[in-house]
Amino acid sequence: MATISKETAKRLDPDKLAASALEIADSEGLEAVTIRKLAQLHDVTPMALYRHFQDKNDLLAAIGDRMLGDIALPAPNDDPWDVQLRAVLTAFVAALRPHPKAAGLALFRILVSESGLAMAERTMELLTAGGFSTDDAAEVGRQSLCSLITLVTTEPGAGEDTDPVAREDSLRFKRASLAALSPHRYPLITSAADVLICPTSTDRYYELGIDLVVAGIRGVLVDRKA
Amino acid sequence: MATISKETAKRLDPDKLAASALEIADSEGLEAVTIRKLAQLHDVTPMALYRHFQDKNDLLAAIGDRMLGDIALPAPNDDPWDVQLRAVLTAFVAALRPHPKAAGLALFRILVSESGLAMAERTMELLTAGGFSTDDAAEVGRQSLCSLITLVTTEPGAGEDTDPVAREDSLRFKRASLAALSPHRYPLITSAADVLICPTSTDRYYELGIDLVVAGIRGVLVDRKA
DNA sequence: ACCGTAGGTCTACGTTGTAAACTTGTCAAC
DNA sequence: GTTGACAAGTTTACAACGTAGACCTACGGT
Repeated sequence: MATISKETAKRLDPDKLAASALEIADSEGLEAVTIRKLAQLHDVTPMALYRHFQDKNDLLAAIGDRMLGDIALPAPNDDPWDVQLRAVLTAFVAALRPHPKAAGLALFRILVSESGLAMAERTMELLTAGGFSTDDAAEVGRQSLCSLITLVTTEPGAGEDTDPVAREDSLRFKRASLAALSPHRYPLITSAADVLICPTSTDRYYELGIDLVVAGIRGVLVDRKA
Repeated sequence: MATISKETAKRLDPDKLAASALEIADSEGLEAVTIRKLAQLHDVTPMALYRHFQDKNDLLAAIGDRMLGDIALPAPNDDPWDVQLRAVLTAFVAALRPHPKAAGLALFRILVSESGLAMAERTMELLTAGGFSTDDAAEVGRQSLCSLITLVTTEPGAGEDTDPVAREDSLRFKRASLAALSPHRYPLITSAADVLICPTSTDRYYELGIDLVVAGIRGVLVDRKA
């Protein structure tokens, strides 16, 4: 304990910085993640952050890496390839779900971050096990992961409204906007307005999203074989 | 010709403004679309734009609307529902493809813009024709369209590098980054590096993307029925 | 005892979106 | 005609942003 004085102990830690930046993004939206705000949160001058991050993109990348680090990759087992793949993709979504406003940052980091790479490799393993060529597995895997990220970032309610008042206002506005449509010209949209604005259940939403991706993969595979 | 003087003829037109804003986005990236730059392009003071757009978001929305307006919705015919659906989704993608850097703006405008609504309604028609309930059609359609937008925005080479020099640099960097990976730990990723960085053909890329979405829809449908 | 260096500060610049008040060209009504 | 309202564009200004560059300062190795 003698090796580090009080002042020294206060030094910033890039991990902590990325963590609280992620918290800001979660609660106030991505555009609220500002060098100045993050610095203030750590009682430090804005420029201090540049000792730990090259620039703001570097900070955002760290946020992405952090989320990807939360992926709890399921252990390989004897289930069929598509069942295992579903488990991997579910783990991926589970890691991003808590951060719908920041999840987009994960996209650029999958092929850089350690656990992103692990998941990508695993995904390709399973796809090739299913019968895809290496190249096809790469393209299919790429698109599937992109779709799942989008699934999270467009989760209903991922709009950047933080306090419930503006949140409710925005919902009311959307509702009114759809309600103002002619039910004659847009019968299906108007009758499904409720679902379009806010789906029945978030869990169902994600389940359907993953179902669509997995079913797409299987479907494309049988088409390729034919 | 007497009704409008030279000066009056020079007045700004919101459509033209949105069009040239879209051009900026296409060539220099979305973040290059700046009130000031757009104003300068039209020989006008920045604040002049605020007579035609409430704020910058309004301008971005107009860009989104403009792209959605380019959707050439195929006429209904006697083909099976899934074939027609594929045609609609292809038309959607075709409208966005010329604008990979701006396509993300279309997301928020589908349920607002005229032709966005037309396409959404049409999509739901076909989905219900296939057998989905109205609510399921809404959720499935929503996700499918989101995935296709992402397909465009993440099109390889959609990164905001405009001139071929930085473009090539970025590619080289990615290539080097993947090449530096251990082929032992990531055998599949490293062997598919070329495809992951830049797919074989853009047309194939989009075809696969649409295939995945349509196959997913069909697959989910039969699962629902079972 | 020294000094290099890592970590933090201070100051400053250019860019962004936009609020507020002002000017000006056009047309309708008297 | 004159007037007066109104729409379009200008001017000025501000707060917030990312970040460059020079400075300080205390610790650790030699």
